Amino acid sequence: MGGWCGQWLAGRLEEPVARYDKVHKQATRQRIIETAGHRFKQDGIDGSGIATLMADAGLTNGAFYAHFSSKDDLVAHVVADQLDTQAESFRALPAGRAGLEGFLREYLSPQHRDNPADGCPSAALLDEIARCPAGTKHAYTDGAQAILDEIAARLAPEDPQSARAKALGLYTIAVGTLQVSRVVSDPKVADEVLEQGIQNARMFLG
Amino acid sequence: MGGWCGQWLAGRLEEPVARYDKVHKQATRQRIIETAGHRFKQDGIDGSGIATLMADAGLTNGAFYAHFSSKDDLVAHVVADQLDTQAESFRALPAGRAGLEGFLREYLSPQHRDNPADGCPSAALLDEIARCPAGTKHAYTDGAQAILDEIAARLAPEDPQSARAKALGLYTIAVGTLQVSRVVSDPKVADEVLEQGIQNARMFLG
DNA sequence: TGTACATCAGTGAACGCGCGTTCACTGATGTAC
DNA sequence: TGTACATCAGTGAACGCGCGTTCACTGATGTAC
Repeated sequence: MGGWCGQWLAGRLEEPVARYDKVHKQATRQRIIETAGHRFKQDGIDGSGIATLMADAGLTNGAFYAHFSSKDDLVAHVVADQLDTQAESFRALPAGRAGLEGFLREYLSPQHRDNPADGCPSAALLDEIARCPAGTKHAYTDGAQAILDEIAARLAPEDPQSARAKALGLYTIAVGTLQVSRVVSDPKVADEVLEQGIQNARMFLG
Repeated sequence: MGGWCGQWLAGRLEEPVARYDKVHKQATRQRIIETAGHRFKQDGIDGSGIATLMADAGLTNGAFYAHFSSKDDLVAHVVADQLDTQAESFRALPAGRAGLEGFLREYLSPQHRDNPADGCPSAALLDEIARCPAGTKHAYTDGAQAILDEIAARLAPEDPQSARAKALGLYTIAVGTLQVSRVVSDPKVADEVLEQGIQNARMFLG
């Protein structure tokens, strides 16, 4: 019973020999997710077609469905990836309030305002995500929780309850301020919006 | 020289006899703008086609270009109208901080969260407006200024400078909080987000 | 080491559909006489 | 008061286009022998 022959057969049946490098397809898939993130944040989800997304990744439209079951499927994975990346960047911040102070200055900077493609997915896509299917909203919810945890840990590790509320205040005012500053036409006023946003957001650091 | 005959002729030439009620076309145009506001807030700007917008107003697609030069033209007018309406609703609020307290409770309510079509245009459309042409962004900027003036007047009429900054804080945190609560899947958590948003926003009333 | 070959990531043309926009037309309107 | 008519708000079919999706095919890959 058993023995090497049976194991060999089972192995052959369940997992045929990989012709391509094992990580090759995974890498392509991840590349699509990341370039789609940039494109979505720049042109919107509705504003980005499959053919454009695939060209961004150096591929043609036909290959798309070998990686994702639908555009909605891609969107959900992009949202998850974008928030994971943002959570990661919070983890890289210095501990305590100093880290959050630095985050604020970078987040509410003219550079971030003028480069949505490389910036915060919430500021660029939140209200479009609100109109997405449940799967995408769920991906956002999970990702946002992780980010709020990171912020809360830097605010008051000894009091998780109130730190969570303050973390939400800090995040929502940062997102709202950046969105408003991106819409304001007059560059001078837009700069003032950012400055006042930093002052206002500091209320949640104290 | 002149006399009634010349005046009569000029009048005839400049302004041919109106065959329809003078306000009829204006009323239709306003109806399109208002129903489009609802539709945009529900399905997004990119997500709302001309034929659907016109059907909402009880018309067919062909009539659209008798009222607007393009979809972008309509969007700019809708944004202006939506913010005018919001400014009007601020004007109807009781004077002083009490009015803003009432606004907050209504704005960050489950009812508002669950009915974007009847709600705040900023929360529903801000990041889509950021990707619109300059004319639309300009319309938003003008409308938002008027709203911030109304909020500031209720905060500290004697100190316009700092009141303006606080008004911006109140508005941005309200918008950001509502957007986040609309994306959170778990209804219980979404309710908590609203409650914490009210607490957080109160910091700008003090 | 060299060759025949099974695999499968990726290609590119095609599908039906809804988009924004155009236009020849219809028919309700109120006016002129 | 009744009728002929100029006006023009609104109709609805059509335009080219890009959308999301499908599919028969291609050709680079690494394996087996």
